[in-house]
Amino acid sequence: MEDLLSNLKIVVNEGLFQIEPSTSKIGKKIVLNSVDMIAELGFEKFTFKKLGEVIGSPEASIYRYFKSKNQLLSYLVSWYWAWMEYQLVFETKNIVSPNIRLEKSIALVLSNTTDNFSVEGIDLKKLHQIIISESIKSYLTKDVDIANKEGAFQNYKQFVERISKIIIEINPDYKYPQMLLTTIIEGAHLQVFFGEHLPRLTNRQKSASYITKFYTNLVQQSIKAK
Amino acid sequence: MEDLLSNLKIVVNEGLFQIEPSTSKIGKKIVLNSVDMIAELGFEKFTFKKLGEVIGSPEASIYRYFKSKNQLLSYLVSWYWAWMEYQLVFETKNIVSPNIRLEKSIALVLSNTTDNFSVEGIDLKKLHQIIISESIKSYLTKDVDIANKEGAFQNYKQFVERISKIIIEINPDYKYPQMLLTTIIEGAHLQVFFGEHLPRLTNRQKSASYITKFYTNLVQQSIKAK
DNA sequence: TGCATTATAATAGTATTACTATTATATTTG
DNA sequence: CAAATATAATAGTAATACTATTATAATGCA
Repeated sequence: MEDLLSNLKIVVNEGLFQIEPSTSKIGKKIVLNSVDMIAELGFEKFTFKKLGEVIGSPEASIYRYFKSKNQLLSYLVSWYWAWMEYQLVFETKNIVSPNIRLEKSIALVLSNTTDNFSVEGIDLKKLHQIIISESIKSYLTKDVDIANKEGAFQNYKQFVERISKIIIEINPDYKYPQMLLTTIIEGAHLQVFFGEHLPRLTNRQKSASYITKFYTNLVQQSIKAK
Repeated sequence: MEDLLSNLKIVVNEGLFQIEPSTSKIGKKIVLNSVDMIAELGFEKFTFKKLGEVIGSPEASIYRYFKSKNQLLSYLVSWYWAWMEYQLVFETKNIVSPNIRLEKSIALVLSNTTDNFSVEGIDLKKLHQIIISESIKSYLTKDVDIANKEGAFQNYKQFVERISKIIIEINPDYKYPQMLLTTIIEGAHLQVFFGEHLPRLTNRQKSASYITKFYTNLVQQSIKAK
């Protein structure tokens, strides 16, 4: 697995961990192995005990880094959006036309990595699987307001905000940029899941890019419309 | 609370329970009180033990009716879609124009009950809250394929299929009716949640109908487009 | 009506989970 | 090199999800 960006570090909000995991061997192991394990077991069946067995440390040690399973999930999700924002900035740099910038942004949002790449040792393909099936669980809880105050969703908000600004550049009268973006982001995740497990709830096509095409069209129509 | 439809019974798939809850007093209590409790506590903090305390029966008795917490959630979600389908059929009956039928269907999907009504004693407002915050958790699990084989999502599929057919009547060339519908259904749920808890991820307006307007537009644009 | 059959519910458990208080072991600093 | 501090392991607890077994109630039929 090729490691991208070996000289840069993705930074997430302080409220997303107890001890910054990259500061110790055990911390790094927690993050890397939790990605593999959550992708494989799903969030419900993933436990700190099982993770402890894999990394060779007791559960209690993991709690020093993350106060709960949910905080760890939020950390991974935020890490994903921080990495996405980095790519967004990189991909749209020096491009004058907001239309082309938006096009590239949407392509990034809807892209489905099939190659095996890693950043800081994190398997990007597996992380993307987690985003598709589990990320929504990090905010659909009764503790969402507390987590939100701790900054758990800042990276996601920031990412959405950045693309929203491009939309506003293109059409200053458009009233729903955030709404449109979260609709296509969460929608695209869901359609991938439906395509695999509940095909009657989507319209899977032979070509793998049907989801991208569908949502790209949706954005273009929506923004153009008065 | 006014009870609608006192002479009809919503029927859901057999795979969604161990014993049909309406056949006994305890079964009915389970369903009614679980709606109240899941709405209040959220799915994670809701337990069969707590439910048992409320209905005055031990947990073990509840397992006779539902083999797991997830099966109970799936039951409630399916009940919701069965009820929605009934309304759909009722609302669109004898209307010749597919455009008007679609309009009414979409309005139903996006409607946000504010009044206190019940059907079979189930509080429709609370059930709607559950649909918004919890329903997605019934299929975003690693056991989705097993549950699907047991018919857990049939009512949802059937509901989506029914509106899909109206879309195809209007535009036989449209390739993504299911995709469009699940996008707006799940999208609308999420936007309600965001509006309440993560407003920076949506574009909340003074008027309560902004979500409906947004998604109604989305559907109309999408179907018209070649 | 009475007794056997069957359906239903309660008791009493288990293994696992999420999490914590406390103790032990490294690592760093003066 | 000893004291201070950071880090990790041990040994727990209360609660959770679920099951096997026993008790009770309802029903069928002679």
